[in-house]
Amino acid sequence: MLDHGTPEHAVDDPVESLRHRMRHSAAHVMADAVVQLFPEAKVAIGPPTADGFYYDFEVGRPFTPEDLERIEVLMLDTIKSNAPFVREELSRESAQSMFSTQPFKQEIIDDLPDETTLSIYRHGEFTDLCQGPHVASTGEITAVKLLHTAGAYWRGDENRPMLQRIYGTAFESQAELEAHLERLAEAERRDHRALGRQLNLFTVHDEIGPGLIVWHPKGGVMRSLIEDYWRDIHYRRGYNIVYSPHIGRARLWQTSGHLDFYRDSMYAPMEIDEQEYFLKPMNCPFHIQIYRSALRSYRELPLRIAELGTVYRYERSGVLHGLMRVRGFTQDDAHIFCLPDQVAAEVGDVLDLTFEIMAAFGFEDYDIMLSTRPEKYVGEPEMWDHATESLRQALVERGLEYGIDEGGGAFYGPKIDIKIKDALGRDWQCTTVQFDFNLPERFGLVYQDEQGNRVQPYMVHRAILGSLERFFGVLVEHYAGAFPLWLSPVQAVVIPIADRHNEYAEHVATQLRDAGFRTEVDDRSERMNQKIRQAQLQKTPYMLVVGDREAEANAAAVRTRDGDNRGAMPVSDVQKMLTAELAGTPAAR
RNA sequence: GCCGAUGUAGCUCAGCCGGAAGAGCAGCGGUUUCGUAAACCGCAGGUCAAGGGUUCGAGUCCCUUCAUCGGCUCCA
Repeated sequence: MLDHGTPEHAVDDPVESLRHRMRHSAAHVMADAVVQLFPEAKVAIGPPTADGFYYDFEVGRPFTPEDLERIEVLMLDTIKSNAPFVREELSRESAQSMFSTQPFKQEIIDDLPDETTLSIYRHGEFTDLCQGPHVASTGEITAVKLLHTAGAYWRGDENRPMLQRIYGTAFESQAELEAHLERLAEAERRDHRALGRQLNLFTVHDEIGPGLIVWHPKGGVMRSLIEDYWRDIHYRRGYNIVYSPHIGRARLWQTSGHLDFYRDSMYAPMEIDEQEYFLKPMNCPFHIQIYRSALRSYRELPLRIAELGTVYRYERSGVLHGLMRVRGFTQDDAHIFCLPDQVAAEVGDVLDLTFEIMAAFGFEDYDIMLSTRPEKYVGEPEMWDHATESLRQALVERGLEYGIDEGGGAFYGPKIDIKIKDALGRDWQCTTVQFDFNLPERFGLVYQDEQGNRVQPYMVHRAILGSLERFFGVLVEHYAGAFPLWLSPVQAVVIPIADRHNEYAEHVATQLRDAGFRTEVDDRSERMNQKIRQAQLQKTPYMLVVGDREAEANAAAVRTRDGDNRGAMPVSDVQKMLTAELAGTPAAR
């Protein structure tokens, strides 16, 4: 019997389906090669993924880059042999005996439900327990490449053995494979860690500590611009902006429950006057104290309290990554306290605000996920239902597509998470809107209603940018460091052709600075070409070259970072041009 | 935290089998005054991540710690 696939696993898109099967088949061919080179290897699982495939092995030693080359060579032999993939169904017993020397396969067989039809796929001498589907023969794997190795826990469980994983990818054509590798190279070129140094935006220092960021002047200018815009739009949307300390007494964190459930992720306490203080991992308890500073009337609600709040979390050492995962970061945090019948409108306003802010930064594509009540939860089911329905309603009213993560909410409330897509199509988790039925209870939050009853308010926790650090990292990668004019730390650099033009260059710069443009003069004793190169590498939007001709006419020769030479124009026209470009941005004037 | 790799000048990196620490860029000094992506000459710059060990001798070999990178797990 020749059967290359079971229909229920077919993917709708025929191209995706072929790609999927090809990658799955490539994983088998790779396992084949590994077993040939390492006869003692125990094989685990080898699925296709969104970008390629992998296979996990238990071998005596980790794979080296040389191993990968040898494996790839053997794979190409197998592909050239064009061996057919043959599917066979078999009984549980024969599967068990066939894989008697493969403990991971044994475990998979044992864990499959009784009614499952077991199947194997063979190609050449290699047989793997697998439900398929595959391509018809190894020759259909057109373009394949092994990429890297990594450790990975068996079944993703950190208490199980660590296996050696090999990642690879496969495409229908060599051209598509090369395009994929080019995308990987492009992602590397956009790496915010390298750009952060090259553009002098931020650094991380061993001496300061892992996951702790210092923002340099240029990164600082950008952060100020982001914060100014954030504050401005939040005031306009009825938020109250507050400030709170970086540390708080143990009792606060005891009440909030952080010490019971979150302590491992908090920085160790410091003792002052025989009292324990903790660095804050979250802003919520501080905002709650502001809420509690008065007896709240229903007339005051909704009360929206927002803060650019810097928090510290002990992230495990292996997870730190540039600005994306850090130990000290600033959340654009807000807590909304409101009445039951205000909930839907508040959630809707948060969504609208999110899309407006994200659009201002150039993000237009989103991936939205609604997460509902998990098995273990706190709070009243009726409140959960009301909250979840309000989240759903806000999404539906706006015609937004969203996925549902059934039972994926936090124990304290349902939530909406929004991922933004960057220029390379990669997803970044930033926005989150979460109900919280835990803290209002723990802190005994109430408001007084029309009848004079004291009632618990709904509390919504939300962050739009997420953390300024991470969002900034995403911005750097999205724009590859070539930020839009309104965000560029230096908007224009004036380049005098010879030293005798320095004075005039300064004159031009002063006019632009007076008009509010961030302008520098490169008055080094270098050739103009060198100065242009420097500005280009710094991705400065505009280079204003000035020499004898320009000095005579109060003009500047405009060159953009795209290499577009627009020729000389009066400085007043340069101002008009820059102003026009800022129209519609947060820096519009 | 786990698996693996890496750590040499401010940055990017070379340094073979253990035998006198290197280059480019950046910096500093000088010369050059130039028309749209790198002028020329010179100078300076190092506790080879930290600590311990092996050795006549360690950047190089071994151990510990720290950090970074690629993943895994995690991100109530």
